Amino acid sequence: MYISVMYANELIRGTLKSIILKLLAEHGKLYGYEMTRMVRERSGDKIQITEGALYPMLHLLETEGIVTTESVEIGKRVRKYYKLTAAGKMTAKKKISEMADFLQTMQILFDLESGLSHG
Amino acid sequence: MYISVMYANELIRGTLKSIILKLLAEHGKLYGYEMTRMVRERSGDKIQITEGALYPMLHLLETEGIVTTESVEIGKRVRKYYKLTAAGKMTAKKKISEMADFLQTMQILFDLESGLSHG
DNA sequence: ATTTTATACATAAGTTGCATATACATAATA
DNA sequence: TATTATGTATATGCAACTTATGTATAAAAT
Repeated sequence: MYISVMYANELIRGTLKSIILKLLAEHGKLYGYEMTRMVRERSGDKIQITEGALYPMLHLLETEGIVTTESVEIGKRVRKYYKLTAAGKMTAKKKISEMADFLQTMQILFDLESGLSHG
Repeated sequence: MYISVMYANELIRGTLKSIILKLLAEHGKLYGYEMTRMVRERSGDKIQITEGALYPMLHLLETEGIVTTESVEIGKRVRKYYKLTAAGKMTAKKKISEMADFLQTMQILFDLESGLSHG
């Protein structure tokens, strides 16, 4: 599952696109499987992206012109690398700041304000 | 719309149940319309709960035994107050701490850590 | 040697949690 | 007298997932 052990499934719904864009904005170039590893590790095993969610989303991002792909043969296997287009970088920026804003609003609703401000 | 002006709809999906439980845990007794006002105000107009989302969810919570209701006539109109049952209080506690944990994980993924710790 | 696990991508079918629209009704405000 | 606010309720439909399945190579464990 895209959501793992820790959270009720509903909570994660809607965050996938933003997570992918954040990873690509940070690392420049990543392949799908690599993204799942990164999210899993950085979330302390709390979030596990499923392939059923990931690959359709990556294909969508490509058709939307947000990412471009490059296939690389590793031995006899193929890795498909994704990176942001120029337009994709702007989309990523918007999505990331939208997420920051959303998280802050949620923290207010749940009395978890930290005094942290996001520009 | 449950989600308003500010956020892409996907982001809020999944948070409604937790928001309701948090409000009830805080205030003890609330009616539906009142909840929508509170969320709207506390989110700085960024989140607006829709009736189409709210009432079915409240009914569900009632059939699940998480809340009980009390109808009060205000003039000729009826207000339906909701409050947590004993079981509901435990559910609320779990959901609230799940949300805190989720928000923290998201902050890590998006490099927004604040040093805030949630017990 | 052979089974299991990890790596790597992909798609189809079904479910859930909402948005959108609509309905009904009272009370206050312009 | 028209609009806005208050107040609850249901139905239809869609999007973003979950679950399941398929294909294939490579490494590790038994």
